Amino acid sequence: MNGNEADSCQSSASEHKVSDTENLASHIEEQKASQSASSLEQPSDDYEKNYSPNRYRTPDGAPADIVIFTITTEERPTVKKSMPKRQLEVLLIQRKRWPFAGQWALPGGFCRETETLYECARRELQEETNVTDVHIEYLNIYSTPGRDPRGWILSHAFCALVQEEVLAARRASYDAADLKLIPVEEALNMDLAFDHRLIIQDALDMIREKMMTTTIAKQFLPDAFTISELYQVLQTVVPTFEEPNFVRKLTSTRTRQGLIEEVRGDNGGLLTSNRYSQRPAQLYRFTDHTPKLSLYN
Amino acid sequence: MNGNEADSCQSSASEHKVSDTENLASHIEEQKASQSASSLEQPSDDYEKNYSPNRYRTPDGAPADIVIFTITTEERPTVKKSMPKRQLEVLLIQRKRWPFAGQWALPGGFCRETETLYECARRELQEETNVTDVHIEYLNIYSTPGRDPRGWILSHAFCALVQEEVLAARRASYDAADLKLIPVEEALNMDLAFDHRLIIQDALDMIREKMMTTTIAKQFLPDAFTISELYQVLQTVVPTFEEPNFVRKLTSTRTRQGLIEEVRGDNGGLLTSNRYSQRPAQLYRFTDHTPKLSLYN
DNA sequence: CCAATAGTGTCTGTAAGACAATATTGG
DNA sequence: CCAATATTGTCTTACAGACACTATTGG
Repeated sequence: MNGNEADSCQSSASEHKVSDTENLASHIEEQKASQSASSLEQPSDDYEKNYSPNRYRTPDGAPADIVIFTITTEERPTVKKSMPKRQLEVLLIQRKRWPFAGQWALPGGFCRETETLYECARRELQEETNVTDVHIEYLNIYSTPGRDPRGWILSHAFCALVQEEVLAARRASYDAADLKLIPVEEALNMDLAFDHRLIIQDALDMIREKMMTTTIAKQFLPDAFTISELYQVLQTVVPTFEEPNFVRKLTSTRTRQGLIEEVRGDNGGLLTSNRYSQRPAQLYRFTDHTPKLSLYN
Repeated sequence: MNGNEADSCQSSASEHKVSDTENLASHIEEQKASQSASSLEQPSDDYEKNYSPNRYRTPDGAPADIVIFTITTEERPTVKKSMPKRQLEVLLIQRKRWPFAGQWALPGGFCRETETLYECARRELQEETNVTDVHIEYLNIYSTPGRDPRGWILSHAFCALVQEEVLAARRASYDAADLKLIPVEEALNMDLAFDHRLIIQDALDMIREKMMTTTIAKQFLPDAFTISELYQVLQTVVPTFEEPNFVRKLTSTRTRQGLIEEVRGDNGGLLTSNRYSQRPAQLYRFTDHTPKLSLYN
């Protein structure tokens, strides 16, 4: 939630809900303390005596807003086992107060002086979804004047990829009324708060790019997956992606020497899965080695 | 220059030098005006009456710092024509005041409420080098608590690639004493102000990555260049890059269908250059089309 | 047996990789 | 002619692309 932490999903992992007032008060005290500790010590020469940052107009806040992507899977009703339907969705939260009360927005919240914006993003993500250790990366800074009616507020957008189960657990344990997963294409057609539509579009562009050029697909897959699952995930994120000989590509030389490897059990035998097919399929995992892409060699 | 605009190269394209005091005063007035215009209008519901961003501790400033890369070329003394020696360098500026007075730092300056951080970066770049329309891109946010002794200051790092001639002109027209180009490797061994060593390292990592996967090499080359020049530029930025059959790669199918194309003169004949060799070499230019890289097809 | 996915065989054209050989030109 | 770079020839290996075919297994 952009620019007003009290708006955001306050209950933390411990399910303790603090009131807005409590939260504001503690926030301020914490910051005041750290200010005297980190900002105003170490006087050292003449210049410093004259220096005062507040002779400038300063920003009114620097929130981190997080585009949380997940891929939902829905079993198709069929006589035989078949591949599920997958959809790329984004987590939105309904604002309760001005500005944009009632509208849907990205989760997020103000950065504190005692943390980096990355830490802030991780903290907010943890408050929303109760998970740590998920893939999270910085997207961009959004600073168009007037983008936030509350003042000069610089939004730092992050992008997180989490597994569906993780979010499902969270939503069940929490009052889900103001939190929901929405298919990306649908979210892009909604009237969202702030410039969050733009942020989601940028985030989508970024993960589409990275989905094809890095191994972030692993964020949407179990540790061991079948090639069909991988293919489906790629197509879910990048609908234009199509590669008829996909299996061959991945099990042939150039890519075989790297990207993925067969998963073996304790006894050394190959592991397979028949979750989505009658005939069991070989399980693979991503290796540590990520091939370097290049235009020039 | 991180966090104190008055430290930075103030003289603009018009060569008019304002004093620190003048600059501070005008800065403040400008910002106050825009604040009442953009931040505090449109009261709309009950929540807003209670809302005050300043109940939070807010950042003391959000500067843009710019890593300006260039490639210098130095002719080698030889009997015959030969390829020049090229070096990747970064533009640094010597700080005049607290903090880190006397130390070298990245050029940069505070963002104003009336501009985006991208606009701020472009403005600062223009003030330092007097050029517009160069390649500039956002790198990262640096927000480690305590990174700036003046307070809670969030640095937004940008990366710019400019041609040597552009910087040479600028340095000649300006008092160059506090401005210099330093070979990157050397800069990384210096004791720089703030966390600027880290920023430069990150910027270097980024352009190395992008040098191989995008066509930003064009930023360091004339519109028409020879394949050797391109190869040299790539190697200057990414020393580990080596491709014995480079010419073939680029003039063969996969890449020929796209990346670069031969340059022709008005009469339709192929254009060549003998600047670096006895035998004239074919000139090429980058096309509009950039091939999409992918791990999966 | 059927549905639904998994995996292989095979053929063809074309690209990649390696290196040697030849070309061009000013001094 | 020589130095220094530019450009092409050639051969081998390997991959890319296409597509049909076989395999597996629960219901």
